[in-house]
Amino acid sequence: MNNAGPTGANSRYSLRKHPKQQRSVATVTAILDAAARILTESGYATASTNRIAERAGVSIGSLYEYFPGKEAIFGELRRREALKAYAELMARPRLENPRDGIRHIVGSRLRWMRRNPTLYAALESEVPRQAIAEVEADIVEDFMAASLAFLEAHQDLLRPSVELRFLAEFLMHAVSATANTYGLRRPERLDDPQLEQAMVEMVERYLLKDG
Amino acid sequence: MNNAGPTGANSRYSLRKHPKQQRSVATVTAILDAAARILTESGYATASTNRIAERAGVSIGSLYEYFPGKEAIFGELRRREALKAYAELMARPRLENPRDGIRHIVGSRLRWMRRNPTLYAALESEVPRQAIAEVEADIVEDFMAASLAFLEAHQDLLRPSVELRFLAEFLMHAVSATANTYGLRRPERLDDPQLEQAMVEMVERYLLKDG
DNA sequence: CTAGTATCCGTGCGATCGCTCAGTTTTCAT
DNA sequence: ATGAAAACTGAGCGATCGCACGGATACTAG
Repeated sequence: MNNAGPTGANSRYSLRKHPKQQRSVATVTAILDAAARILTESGYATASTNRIAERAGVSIGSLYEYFPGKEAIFGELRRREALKAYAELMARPRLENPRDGIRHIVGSRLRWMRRNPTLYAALESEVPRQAIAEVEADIVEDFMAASLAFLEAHQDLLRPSVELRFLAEFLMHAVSATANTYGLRRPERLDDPQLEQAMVEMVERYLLKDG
Repeated sequence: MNNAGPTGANSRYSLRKHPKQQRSVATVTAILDAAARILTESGYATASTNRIAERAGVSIGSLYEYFPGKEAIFGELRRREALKAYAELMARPRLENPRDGIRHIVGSRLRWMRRNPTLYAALESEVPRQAIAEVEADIVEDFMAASLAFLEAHQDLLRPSVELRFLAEFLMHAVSATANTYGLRRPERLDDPQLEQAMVEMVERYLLKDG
């Protein structure tokens, strides 16, 4: 999986310096937590660097010790949340039947969204795109690979269709976008089992041979 | 269809005053055009009121004559774009067969997105939600009604399913979200007929009885 | 213990932001 | 032609923003 890591090229949108001692690790996570809380509670517009630092219980100087700019904070936040989602998706025994696989993929996405709909909605929909574009590209790549691997593993049970790459991308985007939209505009519905069922059925009927 | 109109309750997010002469109508549209262009070219973060006014060839004072605040500009912009999309969706003879109907709904959404993917992506994903929440609620209501009417008209050909209201909402969100996501992350794909075909097939197979 | 490095601090600068207001110009009804 | 209403103007205010910087403090390796 993609991971810039400590040797990754430095960018306007990633960490300027990697914390080495435990207290600085704590500082960085405090900053990210504060950013997430402010973003959740009152939106990107109110999330100034000074306010984030204050809320994190850290001086503004420390913040700029580790982040090259405001946008990098949200880029890093996005990256860490994506890592959790990816881990959850992958924590699964291989070689299951396709129906269980589809249920797992859809369920995993919805579970992730349910954990903090407001935060993810805000990350997707208020943070300037350039701030998280790099991270997003990496994420999409990883999820695409997983999606493609899943389809290849069950190719014989799929309806004849266009290229698998297109299908993998379409599947990923449709599931992801629908989950996002419900998180954004109808967070209550996320807990409705009908929603999960509908998404699973839609994907199943589109992908799989009848019977 | 919902329309606050000249007598609508004034709000932080709608017009403060309605233009009566032709030049002021032109002023308002110039402001909205400028806002759209700046949003498209360089994002919400750079779309300051001063810059919008300057780009519109209008003084900052005139801007605040008609808009109670920055966010109202984008709320109004969203409303006008939605009206066009709604008109396009509705400009259709009634009583078609469900397959043509699905193709029209999906096609209409994609056509809209194709017209200016960057603008619509930015509107959906960078403008603070509160700025367009009211407008969005009205839009969703109108499209929901259209979606529900469509399903009711062809109820006999639908697979047995949950309540139609849930189905209408799900259909609308799935189609809309998928189109948005492609506009946001893969605008090139919007012109690929495979995408339209995939969306149509997915919806058809989910909604309709086999055969 | 000490030298060197990592971390933290917070004042405050320059820029920009959203927006007001007092005044001028244009249009319209009569 | 004239008065009122509508529209337009732009200097500039107070607040806030992102962020640099110079120096204090905590930690670690030797």
